Amino acid sequence: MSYNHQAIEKKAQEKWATLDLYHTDLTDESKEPYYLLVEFPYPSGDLHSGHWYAFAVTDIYARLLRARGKNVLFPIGFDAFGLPAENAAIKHGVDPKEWTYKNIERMRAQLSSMGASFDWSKEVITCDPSYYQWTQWLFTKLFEHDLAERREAAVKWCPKDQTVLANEQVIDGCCERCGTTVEEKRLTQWFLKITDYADRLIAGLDTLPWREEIKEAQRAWIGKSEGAYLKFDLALDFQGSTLESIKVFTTRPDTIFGATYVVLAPEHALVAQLLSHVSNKSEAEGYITATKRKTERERSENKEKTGVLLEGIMAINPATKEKIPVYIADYVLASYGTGAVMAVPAHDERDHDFAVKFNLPIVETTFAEWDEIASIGGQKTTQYRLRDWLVSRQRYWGCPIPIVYDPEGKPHMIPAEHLPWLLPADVDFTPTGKSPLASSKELRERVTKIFGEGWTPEYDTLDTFVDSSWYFLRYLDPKDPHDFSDQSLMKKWMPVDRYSGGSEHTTMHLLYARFFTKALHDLALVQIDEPFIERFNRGLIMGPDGQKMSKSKGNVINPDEFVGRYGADAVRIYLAFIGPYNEPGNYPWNLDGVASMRKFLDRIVRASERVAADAASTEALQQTVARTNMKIAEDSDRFKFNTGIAALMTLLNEFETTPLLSRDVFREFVIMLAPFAPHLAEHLWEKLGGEGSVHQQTWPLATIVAAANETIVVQVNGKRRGSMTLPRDVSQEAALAASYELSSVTAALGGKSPERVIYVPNKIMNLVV
RNA sequence: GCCGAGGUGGUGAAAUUGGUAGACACUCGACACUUAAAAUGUCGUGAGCUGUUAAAGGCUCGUGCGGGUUCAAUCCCCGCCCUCGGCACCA
Repeated sequence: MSYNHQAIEKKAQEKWATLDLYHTDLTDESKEPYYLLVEFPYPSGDLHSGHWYAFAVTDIYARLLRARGKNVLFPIGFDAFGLPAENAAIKHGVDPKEWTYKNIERMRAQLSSMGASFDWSKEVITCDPSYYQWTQWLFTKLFEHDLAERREAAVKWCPKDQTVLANEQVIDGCCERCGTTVEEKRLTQWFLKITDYADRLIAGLDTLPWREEIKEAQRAWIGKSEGAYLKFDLALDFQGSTLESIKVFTTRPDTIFGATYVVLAPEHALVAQLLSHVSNKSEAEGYITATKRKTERERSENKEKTGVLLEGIMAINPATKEKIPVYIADYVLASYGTGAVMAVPAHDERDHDFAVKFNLPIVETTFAEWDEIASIGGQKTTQYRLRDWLVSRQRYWGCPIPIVYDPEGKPHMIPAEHLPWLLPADVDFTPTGKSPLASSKELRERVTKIFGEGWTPEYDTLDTFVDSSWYFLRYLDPKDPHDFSDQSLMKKWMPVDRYSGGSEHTTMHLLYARFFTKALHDLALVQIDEPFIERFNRGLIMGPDGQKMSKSKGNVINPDEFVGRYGADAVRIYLAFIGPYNEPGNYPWNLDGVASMRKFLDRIVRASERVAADAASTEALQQTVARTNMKIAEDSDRFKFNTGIAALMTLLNEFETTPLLSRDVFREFVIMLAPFAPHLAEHLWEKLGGEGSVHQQTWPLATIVAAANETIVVQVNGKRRGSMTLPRDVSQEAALAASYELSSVTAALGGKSPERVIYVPNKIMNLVV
């Protein structure tokens, strides 16, 4: 016998909508607020298994918290700007806006079909002017406080997507989106000064109860290292030079006496000047051109050290006063430190490799004291691996940067009364490497009209990670036309209690959102300094073959098929049962898994048919119910839904040995089932004659009466020889006497009396002979 | 190379953080029901040995490998190996 999941799901979902069950009153003072956040999706159009894993399992926790009396904010929205919409526009000639909103419509329906209890009244859509107006406003605030800045820098350029990328979006030298090897260009772009917050972003981690791997990944990404600047004067073999010195960064200023040469990166600013004084100019130029042609990745893959000596130029070691040679080599990075290093081959592996290859002296040194280092011009400094966040993109479907340029080319922020600064519609999307917005006549005319002749628009749009760096604040007040959020609600609801998402966002979104929060804190726009108290990275759902799902491998699982066959509840439980949700594992989709969860649900329905109003339940069964209750509550707080479900299964197994089930006991079971299988639980609730919705019920309060009897394991020399059931907290003497009743124990003792007796009440009796 | 998290049956996993290892499931096998299949139910399912007509039961080994601490180790300590994730010519 099998129940009709389609009918049950439809009916339950309609009931919840009618009751407006998931609307959160943010001003409710009667309950404790709990902000449960899950990363909002990009509206790609179809809910895949990853979405199901993200939203359906988190929804279980939202429902549990509500049942336990919390006022739960569980919002949803769409991270709706981004490349796919634009690419669809280029490929199929559709309007990116239409494409996006059509997908959103579709995904809303799919999210409801999983039974997710989102509060849709708080929905935010980042491409909506009512949202991006405030993204723009926040950007102007950052601009006012010098945290947003336009400057020329070496930037990463994706030749396929025809746009610059943030450092974080370059993985192993390739574009994070499309995998194309990135190029380096010198361009004038907008940056947010996240490096100003590097120290605070590290320090803040200590206050957060996150898993160590997330914290470590962020620390490594920020890459703080303490050291010193040292100056190496130049000793020139020719006359009349104005060249002075080379500044280096080192984490080991104490090894200064062992510095036997100096190395500059090929892109170092001094190189051009130095080249005019060297005797091997063409050789050096040849080396530089050759290395500049290589990508950063190609350079790092080449472990063999290369370089070129600058003939005729010597540097002076400030400690030894000796003249040492100067090289250009690509093992020194222009983008880190000063782009120049003092080489200490005796104490640095890379310098050692280079010295061996170029026959340079390797001098062991005892270490210099700081006083001595300071006396030769050493200056303490801290360097970071983190770069400022490059936020301008030469793409169309993004938030327009709220900046205009005066006739002199100086940037000005667009005043608040002109926000939202609308994305123009008369645009040619074809990627040319120039911003599509430059093709908009309307935008140019708009700027002239408002600001005057000679003023020009900013044509770049913002990185979509800017949009998602503050959306959790907007959820609290999503429709406010006068402010980005509501101060009193932020005070009550922020920081987010628990944030669930993918581990791929550890060094991007998660870091950006923390930076944004700290910056807004400094601008007195938010009170909090860290946005998320708890953070859980969920795992990955793999194909049935254990490989990452991909169309080319043909191992993509469409959850809709399983939902159609077994119901949303079965899929929800399957995903929650697959493994612990508090650690990011890789879980292959088990083709039999959903069906087996449906069997479990069918067995519940069958058990419900043996519920009798007048059936009494045993005390033992009531105890099991209470223990199940505790187990689910505790495990869920640890984000372990697999063991919670196992407890429900164990309880059902026990029900099946009971001919008639008491209504009260089964009622409690249904309430405990509700977060996991919300539709079926609603159906059973109605069958039991329950009032309202099962999802309005509070969690039955577990009172566990200590069991009257406990099983005690008897060991001889640490090996299990038997067990006995004795009254709880029985004395050692009584337990010992009972142990001797067991023939297996006396046999193992072999007539000897124990030298030592270890007795752990209610657990273990160990006799040591 | 450095840093972090891990390693438990055929599979996903569990173990109150030092106290009966493998809960709960999947798979597989046998049986029952059925004309048959599906569905459902019952039993078995870490390895090896032993036991009896059949059972029940009993013994040994077993949580990546080798040591150690302890009455007792998946858990703590030392030394290796492997997997996954992050960083990586970052001075």
